[in-house]
Amino acid sequence: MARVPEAAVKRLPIYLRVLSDLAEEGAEVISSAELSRLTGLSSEQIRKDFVYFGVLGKRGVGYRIGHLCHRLRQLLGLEEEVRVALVGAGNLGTALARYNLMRQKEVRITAVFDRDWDKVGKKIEHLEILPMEDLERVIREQGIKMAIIAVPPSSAREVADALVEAGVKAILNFSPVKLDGRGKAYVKNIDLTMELEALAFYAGGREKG
Amino acid sequence: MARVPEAAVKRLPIYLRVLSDLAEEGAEVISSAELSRLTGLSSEQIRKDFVYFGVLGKRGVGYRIGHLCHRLRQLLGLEEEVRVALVGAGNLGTALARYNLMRQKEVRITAVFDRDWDKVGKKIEHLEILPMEDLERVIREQGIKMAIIAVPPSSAREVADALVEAGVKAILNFSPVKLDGRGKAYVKNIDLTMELEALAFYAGGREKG
DNA sequence: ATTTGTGAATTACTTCACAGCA
DNA sequence: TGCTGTGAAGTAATTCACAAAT
Repeated sequence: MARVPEAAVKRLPIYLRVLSDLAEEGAEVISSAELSRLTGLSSEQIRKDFVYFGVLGKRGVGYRIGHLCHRLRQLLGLEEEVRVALVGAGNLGTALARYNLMRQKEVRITAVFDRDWDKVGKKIEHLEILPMEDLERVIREQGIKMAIIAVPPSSAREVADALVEAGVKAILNFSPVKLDGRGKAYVKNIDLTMELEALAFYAGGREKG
Repeated sequence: MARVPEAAVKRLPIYLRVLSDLAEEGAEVISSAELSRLTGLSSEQIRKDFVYFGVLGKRGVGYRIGHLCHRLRQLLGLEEEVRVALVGAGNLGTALARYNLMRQKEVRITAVFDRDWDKVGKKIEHLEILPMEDLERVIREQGIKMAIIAVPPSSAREVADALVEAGVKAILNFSPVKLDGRGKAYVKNIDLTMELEALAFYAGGREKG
């Protein structure tokens, strides 16, 4: 099992979703052609990805769904609950927390922090908002390896550094600054303002899809 | 000015943000090397992108910031206000609306729709939530070409079709279903649940960045 | 001297085409 | 025969390296 290309990692959750549904319906095997129909990805790509993931099928038959699900969960570390810290309990942070707590079981926000003492002590669903002073301690205690940043741009950099310092290995950053993990963590930046602007390019009538 | 590659379009808003700041500070020209420092992109890539955008610099000098900003705004259609429809006023939709209304002036949500009659008539900031029955009429009246979908997965497909039918050309879809524009609109899917899961792969200690 | 604009090389990803196994 | 696994070909995006312009 060689290195998994970034593009294939992005597809991992797509496979997992479709395959989990199939498993629940009781299906046992599936061909790359059928998965292609269900995911919209090409069957060759699916076969290549599965080789990256270290999963082999049976020629003439297909892939074992249970085995696939297990392997994908393993790769994503979902076999044990993945705990996530959220920093920033403004509109966006609160919505992300509610959204996550409702839907997701495996990757779950278990700690929320905010700098604003008016918010500290209040709750989002059942989770109490904690002060920044508790960040490092709580992250270490819970063994948290993932975090979401939803703070204003001015404090994003220092928050990211504090998270990395506390041992976080992967960060989803929604604040409109391009952050990096200083070589110690993987950072994915999602700038909603920019996404909207980029979309405007296509609304202008230049392209279709 | 040939076709602009998708990868370059994604960088357009990055350039615009940095350059707008520079323009406000009164700067007049900038080299690709300096922009590289400010954006984290390579200077060659910046020069290539600017050629795609149809912007030429002066050798030995650099690029005219005012000219660049104007051209980028033009490409993104930001010279006139870009109006956006939001469908779905749940947690996520409401947060997106608040977030957008606070920050963004050029690309702006000007209409919010929800299926739930309990929400219809209520307000997000100053915007009244409208019933789905008004969708097509309002979109046509306002000449809206962009939309955000933040509804449950079960109704996402029909909402997308209704939007395209009403003349929307670009959609940002936050519901966890892969939508396409049926050849008539550009659709960008952002599945936050999947983003979080994919991130878990990197939290597992396999990679850095 | 400085910085652009670009053809060539490189890298990353996808699709094609088919050999090989159940 | 059916479907996998893979080398080869193709496509897209990035980086290199340098000639041309001011």
